Amino acid sequence: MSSLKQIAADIGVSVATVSNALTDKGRVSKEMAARIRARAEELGYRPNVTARALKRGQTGILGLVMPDLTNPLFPRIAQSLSDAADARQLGILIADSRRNAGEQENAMRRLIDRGVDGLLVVPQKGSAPEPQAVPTVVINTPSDPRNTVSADHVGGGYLIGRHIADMGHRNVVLLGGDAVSDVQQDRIAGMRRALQGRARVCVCWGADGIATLPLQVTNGASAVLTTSDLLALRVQSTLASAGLSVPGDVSLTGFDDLPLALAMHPPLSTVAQDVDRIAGRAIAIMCDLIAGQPAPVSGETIPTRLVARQSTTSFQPAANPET
Amino acid sequence: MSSLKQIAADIGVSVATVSNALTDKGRVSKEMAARIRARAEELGYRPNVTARALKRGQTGILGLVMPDLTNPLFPRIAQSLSDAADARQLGILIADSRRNAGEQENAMRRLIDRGVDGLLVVPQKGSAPEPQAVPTVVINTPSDPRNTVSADHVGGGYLIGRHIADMGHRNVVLLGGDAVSDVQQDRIAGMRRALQGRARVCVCWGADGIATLPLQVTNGASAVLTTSDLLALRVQSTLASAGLSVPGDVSLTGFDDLPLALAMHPPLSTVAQDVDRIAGRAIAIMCDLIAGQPAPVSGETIPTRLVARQSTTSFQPAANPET
DNA sequence: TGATTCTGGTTTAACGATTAACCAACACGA
DNA sequence: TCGTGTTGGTTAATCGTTAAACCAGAATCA
Repeated sequence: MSSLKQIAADIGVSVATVSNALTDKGRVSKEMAARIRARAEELGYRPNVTARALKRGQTGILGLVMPDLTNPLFPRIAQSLSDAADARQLGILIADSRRNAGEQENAMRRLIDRGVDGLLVVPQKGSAPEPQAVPTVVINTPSDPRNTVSADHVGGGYLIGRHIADMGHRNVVLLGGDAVSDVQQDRIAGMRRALQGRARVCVCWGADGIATLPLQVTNGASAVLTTSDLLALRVQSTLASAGLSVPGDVSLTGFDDLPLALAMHPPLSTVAQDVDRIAGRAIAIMCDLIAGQPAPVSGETIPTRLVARQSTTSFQPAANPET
Repeated sequence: MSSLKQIAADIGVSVATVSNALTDKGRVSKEMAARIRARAEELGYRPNVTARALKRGQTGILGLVMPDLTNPLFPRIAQSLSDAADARQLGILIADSRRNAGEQENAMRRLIDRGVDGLLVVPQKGSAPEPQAVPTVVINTPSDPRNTVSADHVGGGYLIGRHIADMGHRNVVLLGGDAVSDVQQDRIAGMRRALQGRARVCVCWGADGIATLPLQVTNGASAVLTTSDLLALRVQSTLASAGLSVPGDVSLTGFDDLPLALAMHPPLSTVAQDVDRIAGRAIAIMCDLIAGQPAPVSGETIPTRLVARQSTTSFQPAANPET
């Protein structure tokens, strides 16, 4: 492998001069700099980041801790973070924390042991990651006091709730996957706020909740709002087994705008978060923290966007058995 | 931060002794070793991996290059690799290669510049990653000559093809997403082989292919075999719009066994790959390569598993309009 | 002319861990 | 009593890069 030493020896000059030339530190004549650069080019010299990291005390690597890599949103977050990090010459080391908070702490410790300059954490549902020795950016939800940047899950819930209310629905079921999740609680809270005083609302959770849906629909519920697209697909399946169709018998919404939302029939109305912007801000804040700026006092909230498709329609009173 | 120097100074001994004590190199008396370890514990000493990496010439980090991190299979691969790597004290640095081969080469170079000990590559469709300066393990498909380890996509296609043939289907459509993908070509090839001489087969690709399906079904095709679960969901949607149902009018299969396969109605018959085992082998081979063993002459193939659910049923001649 | 300031370098000392080479003291066998 | 080990350390070099401090010669200034 080529090194500064190598180049220095070839040209007959000191390593310091080579280093200065290649990093534009001044102190080197034009001609000498040119010769050095030429030789470096020839040898295909690439600075050794490990040595540089040792000297600088920074590795240029961020750790990314995800609650569960099978989270369907993970790929998009990872990709956006990876892009944003790349743009600043940072690398991303991944670790997952297999479903429990203890493993999450372990993952964080392992990453720190590896010398990461900072930690990006999407916390385990219902867990509170301990403050760490390195700058940490938490991506969760506004209601989490540790949150640094996140989508406006409450606002997103509000958007889709209003969408449904505006369409005339007066009897609505809200379905969450897991009540322990802050994100899902916030989404539900937003929906609730939008429907407040405009519709009768019933909240239910998980597989048990899904099982009650056919009955609720035949009893007059005209819309089911879920906290995730995959949950919505599951709901549609259950309703279909009971002979109920979307949006004919009931309007249905998801959350996150995964590819499957567009592949469903009918295409699913949902809420999209601006993952790129969240990632961009997360990395920007991280860089500030690494540069020594104080942590922001309150979390940033990135707006969400309603994606209205064909799984939601205006309430048809005719479809109501009471008439 | 605590260092060997720190501990050495505290105890009044040389750094070398501390290093020897903490890494069990002998040359240190029982009592001294105990004192050193105790002090290290007190200080919460963690060896600096960067310094160690510089000295050893190895970083203990592998680079993972994925064609597109939004690939729905990514989380599972990443998680399995991450686990397998963890078990050997290796870290995983991610990079994505945004849809084109040039970016793939860039990503590989960036990772190498970062000093990774090896590269795990899931190649871009239809691209041939250049051999690199570090050990490289390619995860693709058996028909790719560079492949190191992969699922038996041909075998998986065969399994699901046979499943369909055994159920009496004699007029089958095979649908791929992108003809340029080796993986998808292999899956199709496997299906073809299973159906050879047992059914009439028609292969089509992409959105145009999907558009022709309703007509093909009304013309007698009784099963549609796709190369991915998401594609299958899309097919089901298109068929539903045309008033055709699964599995009543036509049997349908996916590939990969994503969570959505189970959420669909009916639950989707599909083929599961043993991602854990693929990842385990990939990491094992990588470690061998890093340890200096010669690259295996031929790729390893990990069996796939048929997951038969309710989207496939025996062919019902009654449903055939010709009768 | 003597003091000052550039210019274009060089030397030297780190960063933290590892490791080869060396060394004092003590024990043991011949 | 003299080699020969063994035990338990120490010193010093090294990995590749950076940066502070130093320095010789030329140019500038009063």
